[in-house]
Formats: sequence, structure tokens, C-alpha cells
Amino acid sequence: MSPSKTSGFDKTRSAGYLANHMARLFAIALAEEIRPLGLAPAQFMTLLELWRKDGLTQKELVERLNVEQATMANTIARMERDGLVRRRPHPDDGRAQSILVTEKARALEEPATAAATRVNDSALNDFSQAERDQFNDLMARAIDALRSADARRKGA
Amino acid sequence: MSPSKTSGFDKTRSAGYLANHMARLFAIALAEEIRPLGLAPAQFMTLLELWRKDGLTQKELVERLNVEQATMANTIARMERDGLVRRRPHPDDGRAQSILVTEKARALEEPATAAATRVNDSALNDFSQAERDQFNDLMARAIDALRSADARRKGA
DNA sequence: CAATGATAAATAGCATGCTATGTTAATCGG
DNA sequence: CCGATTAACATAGCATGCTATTTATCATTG
Repeated sequence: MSPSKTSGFDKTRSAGYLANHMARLFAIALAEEIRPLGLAPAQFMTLLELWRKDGLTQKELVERLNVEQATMANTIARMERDGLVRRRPHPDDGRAQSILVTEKARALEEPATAAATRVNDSALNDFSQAERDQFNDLMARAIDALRSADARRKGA
Repeated sequence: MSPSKTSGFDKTRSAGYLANHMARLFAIALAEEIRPLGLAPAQFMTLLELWRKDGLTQKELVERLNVEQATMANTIARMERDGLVRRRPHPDDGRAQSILVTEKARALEEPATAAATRVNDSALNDFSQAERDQFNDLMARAIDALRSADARRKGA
């Protein structure tokens, strides 16, 4: 009869697949919204932290943004290339450096955060406030569980 | 007083940020689970379709997996390099080719889907069945909204 | 049938992410 | 104070994804 097997895995009901697809769509939407500002998604994410507290070290950015150190090193390098940040030797630690926002980047805070808000709103357009809250809660719980599992794998 | 501004953007409550973080954690977990099988996440995702229906064209895979044609072309090239698929000229269309699963890849269906199920289960460990269903529904709705917005941007 | 336009893949170039290593500076135990 | 360890960055190498462009083949139509 049917040449296809009754597969045990339906990707349209797999949280991992849905998460991946959704994240790519969010990234594309954000990229298009902030491209006119000369910003890329990872740069925006990094600036979110630097706008909040300028002069953070690379290590501090890594902790706040949940990316690997090598990833952040590359992102900072691109941001420096694009004139969004500059580096200053850290006063207390010769290994570290402070990452400082330029005037150019400081001026992007309002339009960039507005763009990100537009993206979230368009994605959650038909969600009630209760649904938005629950959605964020569910994602946060999945993140916690995945982080625990990862820590367990590494710490085992 | 405080040197930091009362920022209008809290990334821990941004669906886009949470989606990105969650998707990266899912990808890491899946990568670790299927690495012993010699599979990478995008390869697994592609095989899910080929296990269901062997001999699909690149275009058909692109439609089913929601990635760009260039992305799929590269993924297929890596899979061919790794002995997971081979290509055969398409009988009816000289431009196209059928992508066929090798025996090696066929043997991975059971262990790989089991691995993916483990990852989903560990992420949704403390979710009730109702929460899991709602989570998938909310993600599916966000995906639909983002796709509509993207289509609007491109079709405008 | 030939010119045109559409379509399937391939390729180039780049951004993000990750793991694994290397370098240099700080720290700690003796 | 010194050697060993730890810590902060930098680099190398690779996988995924995307956009834009090129190439080859169809398909349509005049």
C-alpha cells in the first residue's frame, strides 16, 4: 500500500522543530526592521546590554547574553568594524577590556528598540495578553529545562 | 541617580529573544544527542522528509522544510559528502535531481528519531500534556503571523 | 521553431553560533 | 618571589542560514 511509513516523528508537532522555525522567522523579521539602522540582530542584542550599562567586558556580555565567548568575540569585532563600539583597556585587569558604545550606536537605541517591539507585536498580533504572558513563561521554562539538561551533560 | 536608564526593552520578556535562546538550546541538545550517529541537526531535519518519502527533489525539500534553496543545496552537499544521500538525475526534468537516502542513512531513522524525542521530552519535562499542546499551538500561531508579515513585506 | 521568460540548482559572500586551541595576564600555594 | 593553575580574549575551523547572482533547462508564445 502506502510507500511511506507511519513515521513516529511529526515535525509540525515537535517543539524543537517549531522553536527553530519560529526563531529563524523572528531573526529575519528583526533583521529587516533594523537593517535600515545599519544593525544586525546579534549587534542589536549586544547593544541592548551596553545601552543598559556601558563599558561591560566581553565576559560580562557573554554571561548576560548566553552565547559562547568566541561568538561574542566575533560579534564585538564586527561591531567595532562597523563603528558601533570601541575598546578601552580595563583599568584593573590587563587581560580584559571595556566595550564602549559610540555616539553612533547610542543614537540607535530608540529606533532599534522600537523596531524590536514592532517585530514582537506582529508575531503576537492575535495573542491575548494572557497568552503572551503564558507563551513567555512556557519558553522560559523550556529554556530552564534545556539549560539544566545541558549542565547535566557537561557536569556529568 | 541610577546610571542605567529605565530601558523600554527587557530581553527576558521579549518573545523574539526567548525564541532565539530556546532554539539555540534545542539545537545544542539535539546536536549532542545525534552526534554519535554521525548526524548534524540540519541533516536530521532533511532526513525526516526523505525517510517519509525518498527521492524528493531539492525544491520539494525546500518547500517542506522552510529553508532557502541555497541553504538546502549546501546541506545536501554535506550529506552527500558524509554518505547519507546520493543524487540521481530526475527522469522528467533535466534541471532537477532526485535525492536518495543511502542504506547508512536509512539505518539511522530509529535511533535518530528516538534522540529527537528525548530532547523534546527533556525540554518539556515538567509540562503537562495540555501545556505541551498549547505551547505547540502558540508557536504555530506565531510562525503563521511571522510568515504573513514576511510575505507582506516581500509582496508589498 | 526561435526568442522570452520562468524554474532548479549551484555558487559567492556574509552573519551567527559552536567547539577546540592558543596567548597572555592574574592568582594562588608554597 | 615562583611555578602552576585559572581566567580573558583571540583564532581556527566548521555548520546553518540568508540574500544575490549565475547557469542550465523548461515552457510559452509569437
